[in-house]
Amino acid sequence: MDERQIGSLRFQLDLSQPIYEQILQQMSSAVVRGEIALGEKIPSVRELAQALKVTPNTVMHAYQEMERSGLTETRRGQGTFITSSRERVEQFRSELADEVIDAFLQRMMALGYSLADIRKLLERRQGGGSR
Amino acid sequence: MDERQIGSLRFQLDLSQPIYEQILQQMSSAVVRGEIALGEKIPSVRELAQALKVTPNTVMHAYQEMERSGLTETRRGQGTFITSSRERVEQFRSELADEVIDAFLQRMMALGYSLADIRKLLERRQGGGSR
Amino acid sequence: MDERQIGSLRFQLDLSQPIYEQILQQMSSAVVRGEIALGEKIPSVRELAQALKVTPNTVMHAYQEMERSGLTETRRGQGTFITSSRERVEQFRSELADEVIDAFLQRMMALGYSLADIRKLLERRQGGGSR
Amino acid sequence: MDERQIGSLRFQLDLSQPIYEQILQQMSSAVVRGEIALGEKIPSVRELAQALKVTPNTVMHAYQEMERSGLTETRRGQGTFITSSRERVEQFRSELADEVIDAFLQRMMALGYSLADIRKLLERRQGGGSR
DNA sequence: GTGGTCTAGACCACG
DNA sequence: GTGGTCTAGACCACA
Repeated sequence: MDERQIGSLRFQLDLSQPIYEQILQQMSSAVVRGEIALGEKIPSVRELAQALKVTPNTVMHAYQEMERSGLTETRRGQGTFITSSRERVEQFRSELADEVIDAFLQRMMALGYSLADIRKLLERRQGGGSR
Repeated sequence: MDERQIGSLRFQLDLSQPIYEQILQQMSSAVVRGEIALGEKIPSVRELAQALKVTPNTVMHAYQEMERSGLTETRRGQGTFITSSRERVEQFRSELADEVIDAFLQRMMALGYSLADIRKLLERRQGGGSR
Repeated sequence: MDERQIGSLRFQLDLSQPIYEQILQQMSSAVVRGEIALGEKIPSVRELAQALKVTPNTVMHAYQEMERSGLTETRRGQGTFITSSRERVEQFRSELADEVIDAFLQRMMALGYSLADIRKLLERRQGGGSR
Repeated sequence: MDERQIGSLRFQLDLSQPIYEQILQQMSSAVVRGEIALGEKIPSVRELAQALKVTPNTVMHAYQEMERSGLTETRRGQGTFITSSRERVEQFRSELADEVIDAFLQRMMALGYSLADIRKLLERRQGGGSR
């Protein structure tokens, strides 16, 4: 598990998932959590690629996906910027959360856990406080 | 989204994931939910392959992964059977659930949701009805 | 790991190897260790198959291999008998041991263990007395 | 018995065992003996397949088993690499040796050889020179 | 009949 | 270029 810092951003990459997806997820999460301000510039493809020791192609892939989801805008010759629309970020966040929750519930129910079971399992986790 | 039935088993396959993984997941889920009895024979590689319209290789891949996880035993020349150890199935189920929950919580927290937030979102889903 | 007794013979069958090979090995070992007397009759194919809950084909396969190696003789209408030649049994035993030792040394040396290393590892095992 | 060289690696393949298993064993042995350095890249699936005149699938099968045992890591789009953990390799080696020794002793004792007998037979072999 | 190995070749995602 | 999945089919050992 490799961990790298660039500016205020921290990235943890491993081999279990496509690297571009990990960059995508971790960058999106940082935006959504407010760790990168609205309208702010994010590192250039080359810069980030170098910092993460990854080929520029990989970073580019992640950036393109972010742009497609409306989270970033590319300004010719200036670089890539987080959208300045708080609304859009919020929408992105809640839609993503919805998908994540859906997938989670579907998976758990496929394993035979009822909604009540799931609630219990989650409470146990919250009470335990480990992790 | 293709849906096929074989015996009491129902399979839904799509192109979003490797087919063998979908077979693996759906078969494991069926076992874990008790839809296939302990020690029971599951469809032969060829039989399931034909029913799902995939090559025997693909089904075999799934079956070998199931065996690796201890969920099935293969008896040469006879077929593939669910393990007769209830304990092993239970362990498989709870370990898998643990992983699913971990991944879920990690993902949600990366999006800036607190445990309390997550609980609220889930309750809203539960109140809203099944889906 | 299934364990079955028939007459003075004990068999342990599992799924890790071909069943006919396990029968072959365990029967041969019993002969070689003197647990079955020279010239003695061994169980009929059907009898053993029934006792081991295995198809007669499987037992037959094992018996044919034993006959091929000269350890048994089939007398028409009477059944299968251990050879009465002590010499032949002894030769079988030492040839087999030679092969087993060869394979063992070759495997260990492929893992980078010298003959001295191997001796040490074996002594440790003998001293420990566990197992 | 076919013998092929690729880089510093030598492979001997025959028909007595599954090819993928022979690749697995011989590659693992090479790693364990230090013939491939920790963290080093091993031949690509296609490269080795071509050198050994087998299909890429067969090599892949072997590589996936190696990864499962923790001996290698695969980096998407880059290739397959020996783990850089010396510890893991050592553990793999000693566990494997243990299994080999166990199986050997069990087999010999089934043939009626005592530990003392086995020691004698081995010493005779060692005195006699290398094979 | 069963699982398992293998071939020959295609196509994909990733870097 | 890399690993990985999949197809379509053959052939084998085993029960």
